[in-house]
Amino acid sequence: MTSNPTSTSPSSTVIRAWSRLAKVQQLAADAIEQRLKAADLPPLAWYDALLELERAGPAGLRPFELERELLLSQCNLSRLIDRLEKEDYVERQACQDDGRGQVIAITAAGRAIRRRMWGVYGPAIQSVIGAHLSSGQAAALDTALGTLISGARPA
Amino acid sequence: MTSNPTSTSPSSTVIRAWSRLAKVQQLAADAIEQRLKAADLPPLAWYDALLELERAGPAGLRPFELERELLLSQCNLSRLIDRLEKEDYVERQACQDDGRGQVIAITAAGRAIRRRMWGVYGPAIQSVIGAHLSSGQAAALDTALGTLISGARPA
DNA sequence: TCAATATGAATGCAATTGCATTTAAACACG
DNA sequence: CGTGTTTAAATGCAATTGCATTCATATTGA
Repeated sequence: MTSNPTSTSPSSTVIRAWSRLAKVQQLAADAIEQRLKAADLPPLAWYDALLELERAGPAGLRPFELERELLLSQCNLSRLIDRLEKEDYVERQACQDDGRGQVIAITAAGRAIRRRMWGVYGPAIQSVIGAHLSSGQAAALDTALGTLISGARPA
Repeated sequence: MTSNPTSTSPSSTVIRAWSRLAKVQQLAADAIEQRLKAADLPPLAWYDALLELERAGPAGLRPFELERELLLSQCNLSRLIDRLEKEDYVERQACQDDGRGQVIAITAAGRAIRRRMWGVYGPAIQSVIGAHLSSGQAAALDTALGTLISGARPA
């Protein structure tokens, strides 16, 4: 490498895009959390975890796999699993292949609560995001964000 | 109103856009925080507060004004100001007009640390966001997010 | 004027997060 | 084998957040 392009300053468009990105995320997440709480449902983070586990099927997932999917720190995930387990939404099973590890599997109650959460979460997404964008705009946003994710991943 | 469009479910594009939005924000914020910490600088939230106060000029801002700008809860803002004040980055002044209130003003040290933070923060934005987008893509992203903010604001 | 209410800000306490360390099992290799 | 290193997960502790309450001052209206 002959230069260090990652140390240059961003354009004002990029700065504003980032600051808007953070603000939209915050506004949307706050609104969604608020609706979940109003419906006496668990917080968003539980949904994400339960969704990943449901997608993983009966085989479940190792905590370290969930950690990567959810972008959670190891200790926070460990305690999120504690809370989910306390409500019987997930089960900790001993891992056959690796005596240090576990396998986390969603329970029927976990699937049920995730579905109930979606009943609030889905409409909330629509009202905070979807309702304000044409389908073309939504697709453009989705594409740009997809580019950013592929860029950030391997870094 | 003859119907309730905010209660319908989002399209799969909107769902994916939202989930990517949250993920990008998380990845970017984590990376930025990490760089700030590596440079022994305060967290991102301090930057946002200091920037608003610097923009407000010598007149300063009332806490409840900052609260709206920063999307922070009242009690969290109160304690953020505590921390900033402890480091002499801001000053709490009695408010002339309103005996209940205060005016928060940035200090010279506050301006200095904000500037130092920008030296890390700016390049971090570039490397996480700017470097992965053409200027056209950045403008499109910025525009779409701008639409969302104006939509979310009055709601 | 004064009682009732509303608003700006702080604070006590529980829940959550972040950080560092710890425990236990797997690997690597002499 | 056996020692040293790495990896999976848990845990103690400090810092931060969220929630509800509190305190003080403003505002309103009888």
